[in-house]
Amino acid sequence: MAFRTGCLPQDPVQYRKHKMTAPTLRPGGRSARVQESIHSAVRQLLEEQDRASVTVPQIAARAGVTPSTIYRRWGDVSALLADVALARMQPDNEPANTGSLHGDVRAWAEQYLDEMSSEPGRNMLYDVQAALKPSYCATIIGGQLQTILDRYPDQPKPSVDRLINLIAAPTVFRILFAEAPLEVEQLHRLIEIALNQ
Amino acid sequence: MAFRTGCLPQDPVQYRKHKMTAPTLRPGGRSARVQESIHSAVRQLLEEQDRASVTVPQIAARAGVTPSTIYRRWGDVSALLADVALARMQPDNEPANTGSLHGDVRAWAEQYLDEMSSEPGRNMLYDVQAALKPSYCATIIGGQLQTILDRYPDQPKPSVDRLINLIAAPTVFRILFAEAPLEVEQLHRLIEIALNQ
DNA sequence: CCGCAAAAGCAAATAATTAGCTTTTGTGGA
DNA sequence: TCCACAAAAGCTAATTATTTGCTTTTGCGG
Repeated sequence: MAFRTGCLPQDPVQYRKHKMTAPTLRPGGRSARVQESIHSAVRQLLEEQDRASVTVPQIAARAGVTPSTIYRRWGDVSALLADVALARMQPDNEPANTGSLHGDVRAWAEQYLDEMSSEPGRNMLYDVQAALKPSYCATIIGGQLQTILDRYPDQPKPSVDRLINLIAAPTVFRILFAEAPLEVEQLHRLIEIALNQ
Repeated sequence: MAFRTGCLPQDPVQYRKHKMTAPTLRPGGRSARVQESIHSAVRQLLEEQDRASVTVPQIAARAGVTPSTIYRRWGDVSALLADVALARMQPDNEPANTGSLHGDVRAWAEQYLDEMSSEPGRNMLYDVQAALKPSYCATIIGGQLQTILDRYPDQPKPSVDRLINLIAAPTVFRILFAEAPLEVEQLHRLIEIALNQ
């Protein structure tokens, strides 16, 4: 049985560790290059066609790589899609700073709802579950929320867990399992509940 | 392109509509029999082996059916698994009646958490998303909760939506995306929040 | 009881996946 | 700096899954 690592534990970072050169340059090793090329091929294909129709041989062709590389590294399409989804889930920047805890949480929640209820967002959520560590998803969300909480050290605030349970969970749940995503109004109501003492 | 119906919209029920005969007998048509046989094969195989390793040809062999039947009807394994998962999600009996709203909700939530955090439960949740109508899942949960609420017409009670957002959503979210499922204590706290005014 | 359409079966063609072996490539030790 | 080693990629030939066109079965309505 092969070792399937996906990308997360061995991200480009490790290849970069001794170099202070321009970040636009390709990291280092061949596998890093190959992986980047495969991820990029997946991202491209997801823009062009239906998620259900992308195949391993297709990705391999686009990435200029042999299919067996993909099979050996990820095992199947869903693991690869999961890997890409998880990588994309990584937020590009810190949550907006509006000056108040309430405002920050609200801004974050609205953006999150918005991003995740789009077609690609929905697919990402779906794919992430096939990942080796879907729990990484909650970790990312938790990290973002913690960042917000840390901005207001001198005021009574809820735990990250509470925010996840009362805000992120309903948002995601309704996207995945309900007829329609949360209304913004309902989201606001949930935020009130989460923040009140 | 073929028409993929899965089972839900055309359940055995329709074949039964003129018959008041014993419900233990097989419904009627061939396709009903075939479908039942396929569902049953899937259930068997899921007990015997890893979810990731069951294949269409394997299911077909077990069900005594030709693979193309499965491909034509469901399209691929995940759609079939989803269909089976959704069918299993249908609760066998009404939520327990403990005599109080609080008690009923608590009993339901505890059982739900318990069922869904098991390995097969987790898989079911995962598969359901690949279904034609994953939203059917929220419908089922909503129905159960509504049944409970209807038992107490004369007292102030939360909406089904509120219960779903505050109780079911965190339960499911943590199972799918977090390191560990909700602690029963946390669940109780969420129930308090959901039921208070 | 017959004819029609929907669904199932069959089998050949195509496509995806696996597996064994060879080649490339980056790393760490002389 | 160069060399040997191991990890990862490439190649190719099986194997296995999926699609497709056509035939057969079967249940329903006339």
